[in-house]
Amino acid sequence: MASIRDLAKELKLSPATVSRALNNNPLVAAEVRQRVLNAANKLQYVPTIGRRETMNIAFAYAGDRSIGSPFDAALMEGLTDRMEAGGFDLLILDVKRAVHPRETFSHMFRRKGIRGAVLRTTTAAKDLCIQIAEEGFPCVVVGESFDRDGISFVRSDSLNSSRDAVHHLIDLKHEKIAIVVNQVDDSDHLDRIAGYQEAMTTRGLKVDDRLIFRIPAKREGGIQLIRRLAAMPDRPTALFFADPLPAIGAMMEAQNIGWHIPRDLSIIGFDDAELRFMVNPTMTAICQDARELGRMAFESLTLLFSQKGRELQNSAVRRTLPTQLECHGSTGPVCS
Amino acid sequence: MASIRDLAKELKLSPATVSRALNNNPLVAAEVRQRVLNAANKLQYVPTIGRRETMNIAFAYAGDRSIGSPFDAALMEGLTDRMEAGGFDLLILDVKRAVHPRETFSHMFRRKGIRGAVLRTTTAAKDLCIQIAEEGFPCVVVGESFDRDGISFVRSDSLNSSRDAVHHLIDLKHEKIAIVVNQVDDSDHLDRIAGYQEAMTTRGLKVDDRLIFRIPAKREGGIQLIRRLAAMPDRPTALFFADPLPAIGAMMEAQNIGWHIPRDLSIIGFDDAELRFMVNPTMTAICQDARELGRMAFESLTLLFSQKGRELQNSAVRRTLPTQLECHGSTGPVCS
DNA sequence: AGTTGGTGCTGGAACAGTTTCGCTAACTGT
DNA sequence: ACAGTTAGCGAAACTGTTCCAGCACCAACT
Repeated sequence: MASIRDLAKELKLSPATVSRALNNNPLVAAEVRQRVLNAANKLQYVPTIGRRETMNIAFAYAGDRSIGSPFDAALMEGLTDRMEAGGFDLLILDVKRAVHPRETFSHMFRRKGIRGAVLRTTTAAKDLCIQIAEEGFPCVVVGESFDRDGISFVRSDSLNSSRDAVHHLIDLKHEKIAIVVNQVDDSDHLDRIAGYQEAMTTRGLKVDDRLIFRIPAKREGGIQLIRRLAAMPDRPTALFFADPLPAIGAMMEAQNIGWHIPRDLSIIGFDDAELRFMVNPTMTAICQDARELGRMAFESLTLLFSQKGRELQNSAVRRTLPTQLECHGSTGPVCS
Repeated sequence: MASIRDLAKELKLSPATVSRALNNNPLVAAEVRQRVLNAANKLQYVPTIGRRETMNIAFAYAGDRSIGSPFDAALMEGLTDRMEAGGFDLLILDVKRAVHPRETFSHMFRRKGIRGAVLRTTTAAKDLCIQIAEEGFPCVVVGESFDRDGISFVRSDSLNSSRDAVHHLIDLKHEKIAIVVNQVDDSDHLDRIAGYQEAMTTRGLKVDDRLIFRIPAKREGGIQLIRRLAAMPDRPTALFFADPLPAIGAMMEAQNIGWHIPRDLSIIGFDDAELRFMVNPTMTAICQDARELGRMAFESLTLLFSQKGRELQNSAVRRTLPTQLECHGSTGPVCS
């Protein structure tokens, strides 16, 4: 509701200077700019075009991540699905690159007329998301969960499906079951490990730390893992992958060195898209609905808009979507 | 350079009415709106925020296509790569959904403050791109070529690589070589067929119409093709696919029914992303650099901006990127 | 020492687009 | 025939941005 002229009056400045400060114009003194930004934050300033409030939503990448995965594409599809009805437009940007030097993130978002952001991040850049949320800017993180209060996120719960996946392997008489997870942890992956451990212990199988493999979440990681396994004296008979690409790489490499899947090795992977159908045999996998996740992210954001207006400062929106285990051709009974 | 007040003066209307007309406000009479739009087109009206020209670029989907393919994602990556330096922002939208009833496309783009559009389309919606270009709105189509003047596009030339691919198969002593293309034609696919025919005839092989297969460009299309082939008395020994997904599907299904690749069947596919590494054996494929294509699209668009300013109305920007044949494991010598 | 020129920063004013409010004219129901 | 309603338009108010002028300060030159 506050306009640039309101800010100017409050700060005893001219509208021109306030506008310059908000647009990161170098002509304005650093101390003045800081005061303007503080006031803008305090008075909940929202930029307008003419007399109409801006209606942009950002799909923002935090950290080194870049656009590219099918998961992101499906996410965007879900986002645009809900947005266009509400008259919003979707802006794609990389927060690290879009932000000017000495500019806060919320500052950058406002400069671009963005009302709220859907954040996509890596574990390494989680603190960046926290920073944005702590600046008070409406944002929803997708695919990460956070312990602390005040930060909203939308994620898919893979705990139950992970448990299902391991139960499925145990039903097939597997006993030496390994889990393969990304080198860097995030909450989603911790869930998957927890599901694995839960299933193993409830079915009377020992959880061996040497059966928890850490690899980079790329195709190459899966390839390397198989080469390591080939040298092991009593290697596991089934692998449960917490990421899509290593699972694919492992299937390939296993077949390359002459193993038959699923006779010599059962594999369960993860799938954001349709990768499970692109390998031979088709891959048993835990699937998440990225499109629905995108829809949920947008709806959480709009909820945040209205809540922010109602001064519910510290309440965050948290939604979880279940995942499903899909059984295909890469799992079979253990062959003794 | 023309402002809303200029338009108002020209049309003997108030600025308020002109603004309403441009924003598709239903309160304005249809006849008046039409006059305003015509004048806006004639006077090259460009919307501004305050006194600054808007700096948005649209990545627009024309027709039924939706965001999702890795190709699109890489394209966007290339686009944002070049854009952020110039201070542009990228807006994602579906033109068919974003346009209001009784609104032209250039009208819709202007309403959203968009200066130029990178269009992604299907062959079925080519006329839609032509329409946008004919409205005089700066746009560049990616992945399609057009015969008529005045429409800019950026594409990758697959003629040479297609010829290379078929030569490669002939070098491996294949003679019954089939080409598999999408049911609906576009210029890119016509190129691929031309390359196929060229290679066949220069090497003294007859081009048999029954070796040109038309299928839907999906995984399922490749699967169905293999089932058809299995019933043929003297089936081809090598397949050249003009699309990525059917090639993958065909590789899968061929192995399903017990054929060995490449011993029983050689396959060359297309690849926008990294799909060729996700199958076993890895797929020999023609690869295009979608990211570079995105960069080129943006640069063509900026060129168009400056040219439009210089009144070079009918000149279109046309750029072509070469593709490369990458030999992997899905092709081998013919086995008699 | 006084003057001159440059530079960093700010404000006034002009200008861009949008919306609110009010007015007019035509239409509609009784 | 008349009151009420509604479509359509314009004046004015308001929002954000930039151009131009000005002020203060500093450095340097004569």
